[in-house]
Amino acid sequence: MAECLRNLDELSFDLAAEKELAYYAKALAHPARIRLLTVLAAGGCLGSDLVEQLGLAQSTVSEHLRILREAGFVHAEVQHPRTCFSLKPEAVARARELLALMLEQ
Amino acid sequence: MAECLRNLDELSFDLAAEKELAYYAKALAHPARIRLLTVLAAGGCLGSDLVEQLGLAQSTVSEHLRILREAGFVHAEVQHPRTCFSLKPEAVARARELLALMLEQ
DNA sequence: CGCCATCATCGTCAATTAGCGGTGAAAATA
DNA sequence: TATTTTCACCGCTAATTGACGATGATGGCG
Repeated sequence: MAECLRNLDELSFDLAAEKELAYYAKALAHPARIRLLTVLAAGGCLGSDLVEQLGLAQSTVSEHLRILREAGFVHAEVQHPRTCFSLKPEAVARARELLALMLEQ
Repeated sequence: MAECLRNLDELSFDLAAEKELAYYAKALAHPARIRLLTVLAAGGCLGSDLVEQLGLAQSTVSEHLRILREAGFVHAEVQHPRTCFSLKPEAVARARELLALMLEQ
């Protein structure tokens, strides 16, 4: 059924894109972080509210937010003493685009 | 700029979808597994060829393939003594769909 | 039957991650 | 200036992951 014998010599890899997609995926690879993003998808949100929605310690939620921020999924706008976190839709779009470009057709 | 004060009481979560997306992401969260999928995206492939392309030990590649198989990204068709691995495009499509449904708009 | 090639699984070790409490910085407000 | 609230960061522990070599199972082939 599947075609298994072919020439692999001419295969070339986009190492940067591979790392980028893996990095996005790593940031998404935890249910609590998905939950965070779904809350943020409905609009910006204070950290204290997120802690309440998640049911985890403040320090844990802060760490998840840091990971999401580093990956580019979340924007943090400081309004002391609060911070307003929001979803960066372009990061989601980029992740979807990479999936399509690299793994479809 | 961002709207941070809103009513969160009416938020409901799809726990199953959150876990599903996180599980897909976890499977993708390693450059070696992305590399495997990109090779497979060009057609089915023998495990021994994948080992060569990856430059990792056979047991390591086998473990990555197991993770991808469990997540539904890869199909394994045994043709003793070989096995032909191939990409399951519907899993990629599903991952993209979940991203769109849960995190866009 | 014995050999060979291929792939999965096991045990092990090092590195990473998830979770928590505690601490500290920052600015609005009293 | 002292207080309060909010959030980031540190240090710690337990659990998970990634990588490897070794071993084992499987069926084709000599």
